[in-house]
Amino acid sequence: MPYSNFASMPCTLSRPAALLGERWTLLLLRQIFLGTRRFEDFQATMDISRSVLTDRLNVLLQENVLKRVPYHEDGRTRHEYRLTEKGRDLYPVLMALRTWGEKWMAPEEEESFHLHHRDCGGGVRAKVECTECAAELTARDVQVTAKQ
Amino acid sequence: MPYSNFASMPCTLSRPAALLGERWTLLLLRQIFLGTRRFEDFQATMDISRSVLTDRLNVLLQENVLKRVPYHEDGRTRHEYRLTEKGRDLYPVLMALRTWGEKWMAPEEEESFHLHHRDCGGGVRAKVECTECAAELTARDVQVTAKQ
DNA sequence: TAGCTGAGTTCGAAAATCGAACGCAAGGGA
DNA sequence: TCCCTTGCGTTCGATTTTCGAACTCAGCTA
Repeated sequence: MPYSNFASMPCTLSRPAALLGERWTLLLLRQIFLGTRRFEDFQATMDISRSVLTDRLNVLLQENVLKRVPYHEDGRTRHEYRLTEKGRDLYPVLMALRTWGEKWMAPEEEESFHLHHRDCGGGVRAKVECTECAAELTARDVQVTAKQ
Repeated sequence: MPYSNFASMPCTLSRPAALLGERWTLLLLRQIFLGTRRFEDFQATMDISRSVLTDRLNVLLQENVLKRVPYHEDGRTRHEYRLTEKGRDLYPVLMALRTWGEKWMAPEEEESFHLHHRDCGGGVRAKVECTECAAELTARDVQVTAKQ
């Protein structure tokens, strides 16, 4: 099974993992959540090669994670890349990465940006919880049952 | 800036994203959380090339996400790959991917495994919350502040 | 002694990525 | 009209990664 076959496996974890597990894709999403929307800006801030950038954007468009939205500048119509609802729903994935990074990869308090809740100013943290009792869960609290 | 430089950027999101954003790494972690621990088993279940598997395992060992643990079988000592505490803490990342996959990528109810809370039998869901008021947050509820 | 097994290593072919140049359409200015 | 600029790609040859199959090696077992 080549890598690409995971993208069509009947598993709701392996398909997203294969999609976001391609080189550059997670970093591209980070940039998008930070507000970057235009081809030139992705290219400049990430220094990704233009052909790969084109490819990754197209994959995300095809998956309906991004959409192309027209806008006007200098009287000209151009397009920018924006998150769809499906794309915005990836926020917990990025926040889970960041929560992990804060705990395990921050040598000091260094960060290139701060995040806080608009309403109360609090911090932001990803977690896993039980849909019934709302307890916070770790891997040890969860039972895995194979489907066959 | 080549891809590898993101691994040393002063950003607690880009470093994890660069690490887990390498091809095969997320799928490898999925397999580990599902219980796979041995080289041959990774190779057989994922059909990854042996040289890339060696490389990815070594990167995760170096990052202290995995550790090699000796075990005995047929009177011989071998080693298996197991999660460290740092590795176990990646659970929310995988669960966030799965939560997203369940919502947006499941054509039917199909899943290759079920997860439930050992204590109460409930389902499992990743979410983002405020560290102060405990409200559940979406991207829109969060303010990003650049550090300079 | 020979064979088996788990865990890699090696190596030539194929695929992905890189970087630099090129293409192109829509203005703007002369 | 002609030329220049901008944003957004496309193309292409060189470099890196990945692939897959064969090979190695250590520690048993027969």
